[in-house]
Amino acid sequence: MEETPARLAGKPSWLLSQLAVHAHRLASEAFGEEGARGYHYRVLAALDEFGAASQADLGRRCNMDRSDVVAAVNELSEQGFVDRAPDPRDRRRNTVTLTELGKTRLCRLDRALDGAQAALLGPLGERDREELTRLLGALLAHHQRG
Amino acid sequence: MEETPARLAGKPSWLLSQLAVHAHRLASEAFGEEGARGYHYRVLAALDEFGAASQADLGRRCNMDRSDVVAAVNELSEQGFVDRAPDPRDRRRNTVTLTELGKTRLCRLDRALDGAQAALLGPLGERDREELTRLLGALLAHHQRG
DNA sequence: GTGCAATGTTGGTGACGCCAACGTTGGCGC
DNA sequence: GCGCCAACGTTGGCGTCACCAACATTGCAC
Repeated sequence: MEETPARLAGKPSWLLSQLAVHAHRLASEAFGEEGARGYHYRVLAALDEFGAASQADLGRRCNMDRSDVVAAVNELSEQGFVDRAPDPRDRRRNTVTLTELGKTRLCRLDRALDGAQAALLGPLGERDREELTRLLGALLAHHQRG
Repeated sequence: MEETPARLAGKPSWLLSQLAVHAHRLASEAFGEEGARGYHYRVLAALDEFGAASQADLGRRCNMDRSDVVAAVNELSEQGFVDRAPDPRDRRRNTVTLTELGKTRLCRLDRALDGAQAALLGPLGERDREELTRLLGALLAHHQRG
């Protein structure tokens, strides 16, 4: 009465999409307690790792459209987690900077996300986790080239 | 200038989500040539494998909300791929049936999707593909229980 | 027969990914 | 210098997928 069609259950794209749904749900629940979304975390993480950047750079690094970066930076700056200032050396650009408040925010989101990762990988042993990460990483790298 | 933050690149949930984006894009392109969506394929596949069913059953089997089943069946029946008729034995239900036209439709979508699968798995060898499918399947099964 | 559960339907929300258009600004060839 | 093209930020919109609340109808158990 509730069995999934074999046409779907056997296809990697189905497994991938459905598992991504669970991953997204777990991450959303973790972020939701903080009132954040995935886009916010991406931007904060990129700023923390690479320092201040233009919105276009953020978009390229985080795999986000320029217009979505605008919205995310709007929300983050309203809450004081980032600063947005025109770049004096290139007046087309904005320089987005991570604030101290933003750093603590990122740490909180990191902890929340760690819990979600653990829940996602569930019963998998250490070797299986590494194997899965390796396979997914190889495939993703392939698709980001071509 | 375009490197992904390590905070993201190392997390299975990131790999999973981003790869699911590629999978969805490949499948959408394949379906798009036929003017179909993922929801359509799911419904057709379930009908083909388990025979006529109520919309609620379709939703449970395909992991779809009841309201989304309504929309999908609307579109599929407008195109003549399924029939929707009230169930005489339970007047709350509709019986959704796959038509002959729907069967050929499903075959076409299947072929299109096969190409997408091949493109998705790209450079992976046979053993890696099996391993990936095994790991994803195990995780998905785990999350569908709890 | 009354209360409860299931069903189909409508309408709406949100996250994510993506695209087109516009005005501003930089950089390059000429 | 001038003209052209590329890049940038911004606005507004769209499509897919997932999900929720409400409602009326119907079946079933008590």
